[in-house]
Amino acid sequence: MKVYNHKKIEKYWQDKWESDGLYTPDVKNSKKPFYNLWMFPYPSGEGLHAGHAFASTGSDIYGRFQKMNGMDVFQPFGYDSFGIHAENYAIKINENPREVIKRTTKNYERQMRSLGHGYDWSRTVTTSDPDYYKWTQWLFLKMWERGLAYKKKAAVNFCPSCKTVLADEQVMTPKAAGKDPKDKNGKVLKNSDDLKVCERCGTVVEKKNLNQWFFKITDYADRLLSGLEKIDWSERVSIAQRNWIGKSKGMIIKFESEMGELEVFTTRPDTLNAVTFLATSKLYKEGEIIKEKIGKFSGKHVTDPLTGRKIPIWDTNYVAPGYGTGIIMGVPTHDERDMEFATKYGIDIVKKDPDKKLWDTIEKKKWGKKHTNFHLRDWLVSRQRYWGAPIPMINCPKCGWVPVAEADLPVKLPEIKDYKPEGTGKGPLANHEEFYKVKCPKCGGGAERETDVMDTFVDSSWYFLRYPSVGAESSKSKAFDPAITKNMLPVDLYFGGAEHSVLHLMYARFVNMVMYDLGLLDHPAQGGPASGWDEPFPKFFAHGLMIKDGAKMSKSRGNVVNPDKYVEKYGADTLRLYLMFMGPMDGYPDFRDSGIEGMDRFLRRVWKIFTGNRDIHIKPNQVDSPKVLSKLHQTIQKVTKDIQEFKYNTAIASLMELVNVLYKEGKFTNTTKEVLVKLIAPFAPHMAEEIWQEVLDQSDSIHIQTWPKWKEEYLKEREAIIIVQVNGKFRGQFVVDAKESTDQKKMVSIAKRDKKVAKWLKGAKPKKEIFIAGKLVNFVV
RNA sequence: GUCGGAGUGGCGGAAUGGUAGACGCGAAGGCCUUAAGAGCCUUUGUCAUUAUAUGGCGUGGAGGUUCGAAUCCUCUCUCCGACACCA
Repeated sequence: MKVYNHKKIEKYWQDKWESDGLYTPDVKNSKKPFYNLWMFPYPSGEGLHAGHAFASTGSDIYGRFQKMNGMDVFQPFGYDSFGIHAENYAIKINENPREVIKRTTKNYERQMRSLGHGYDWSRTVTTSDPDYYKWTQWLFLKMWERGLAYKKKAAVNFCPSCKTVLADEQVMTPKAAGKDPKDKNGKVLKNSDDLKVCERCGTVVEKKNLNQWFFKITDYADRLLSGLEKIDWSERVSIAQRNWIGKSKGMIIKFESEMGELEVFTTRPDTLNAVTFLATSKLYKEGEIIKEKIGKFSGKHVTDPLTGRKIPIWDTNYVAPGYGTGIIMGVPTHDERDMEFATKYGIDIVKKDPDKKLWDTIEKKKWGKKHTNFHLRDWLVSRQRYWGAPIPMINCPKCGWVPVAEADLPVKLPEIKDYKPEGTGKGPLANHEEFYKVKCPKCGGGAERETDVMDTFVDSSWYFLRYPSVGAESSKSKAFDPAITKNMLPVDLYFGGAEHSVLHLMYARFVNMVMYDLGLLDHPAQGGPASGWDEPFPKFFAHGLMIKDGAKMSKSRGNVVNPDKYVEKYGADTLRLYLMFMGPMDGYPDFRDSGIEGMDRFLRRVWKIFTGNRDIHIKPNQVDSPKVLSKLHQTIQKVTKDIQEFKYNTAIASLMELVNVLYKEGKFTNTTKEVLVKLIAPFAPHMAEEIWQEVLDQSDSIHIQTWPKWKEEYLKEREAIIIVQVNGKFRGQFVVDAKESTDQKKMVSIAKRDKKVAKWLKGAKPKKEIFIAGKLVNFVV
């Protein structure tokens, strides 16, 4: 028997696949393109961990399955290498981010290659390359052109440790961030859901009034919401997006007061008849957690439009200034919070049933008008940091903000030594005159560049558009080639973590919609089919998260599992199989060393089927025993369906069952062996290839063979097991020829003859007989 | 607080109205071997008993629907996730 040497064999096939261009499809002319995308990672210093391998393998299996189903699978890989995460790491080890990225991406590539994924290594993307960020800057210019980019002073989240502003979406509870909360001096605080911390470092954020660049994502709120209906996404992710957009239909009602008109947003105009006070956000303190509602009578009143009564205005701490109009109508009888407040301060409580007609009345009498409010805020994209794409805008004292000409892109990020953030409200580039002192492109006078850089999420908001065009001639003059894009996009399957539910996935959809509106995608205005798409990810699967010892893997916890050691010891195939077998793809499997041995054992058993061994007695005169034949077809069906539903764990289990049957029966054909190796190919690509080409002596790669099809006629076993129940309790079973098993009369009479069953029937005539063809007889007595 | 998801052997997990625990890990026994390892073959939810068998119990808990419920319904407990005084 040949010994399977995974170290040599895996490397051999990885190199061969690449030199044969097996995973490099013709993106321009492909007739059956399948864009299989896994969210690109940011290259961290620790390298790839088992959680990455878990997710990427899940994506790879699906891609390989599609390939065997005749699709031209395009599966790219790249690096989200710009931004705060990469930069923070570089600062920590006191190196320039540029140098760190060179090293970490190289390490990622080595690790990724070792897992044997079907990536197209000729088309990778690194967001910190000028080649790439030139187009990120171009994207900014497009936003500006469309009036979707603007700068304004706003109260924004500021991380005192990262010394930069953050988007709303990057601020979360310590638990959600997976970090221990810290104050601005780095002192660890008691963990509490009441704290709002920086996603990256866990430091409690502050609010600062700063002049910042925003993208007007709110213009797209309704489309981002309605678009969710037409895409096939994991339910929990759609729900998270829906909540984040937070559409509320209501009215803005005007109240007359001594100080003029006050506007109030409410979703319940039908409760206007029970309003007893107005509450403002005057005492609200940003960032402070409200433990108790506090209020102070303002001394002022408004007039209730309905009754003409004077009702008091209270300044309170429980109304958020950023939502609606920042003033609410207090309706104690229909809102628990208002009730609590009214009770505490002895404010009137009026009991009146809600009146639907009020919607009309208010509008007719012009007391107010219908208004839809969103939770979604504009996307804050500027960062006072070094490691990002410079914002391509120039501020001229005469002309105001002027965009950099497209021909002058990229605005290169200069190599500087003092790249650490200072927290002055300006980025490190603001210390470099040679960078920011420029001439105004419009009037030629002295002007200054913007010195902030863009948020990482801008980089990652369009990378999927770039991938297929990488290497194309046109990629030098365009962000993405129109013909290639038309052929390859939208993404057929997007595979990624649920933690990106509201961040990346919302931004990417938004940017894609803007590109669509610009006519840059497959848009009717371009002469393309009317099937223009503005959703980039019609199908998205949210995979779970691998944990270790009950917690998310993180360097600070010291529970990061490096896949290298398992690839070294067992090989990539065994590791892949193990990662997939641990549980369902959308679950939270806990990595353990025990268990991987079982996968190693399984693969060795598979190997022995093909290379012969005294452990398996393959009988001569090869035919498939009936048992083998039905099991084989059941397995084809099960594996096919399970892969389609990302239930890889049960797919692998059924492959094991098949192998167990083959060992037991020892009677099967070469055709059966070929089917087995094809079914295993997506999970264990190296061994499958070795068996296919070296043992079975086939000339083409197994990964471009046709996926096996099951035949209905073989699915059924020749014999059927009929279960006999008395009053729904299992009392016996018998085996009959499958053909007879649907004959109710016959089955009932056999069942009655069963000794054990007869005992339970006690000779009495059953009240009722229930018969499920081919499965079960149940007597009710 | 609101919205989601989940609770099944020693462990990871199967089963979405029809034999609960597939498959794997772990454990026990046997074969092989000078030996060890590997491999192969059994057994493995739990309790009772007259023990290769028979029966009871058993999917967080309590009810219900049904001939039949892990699965459907009602209430309840616990854990996890998202959002959060969103008006």
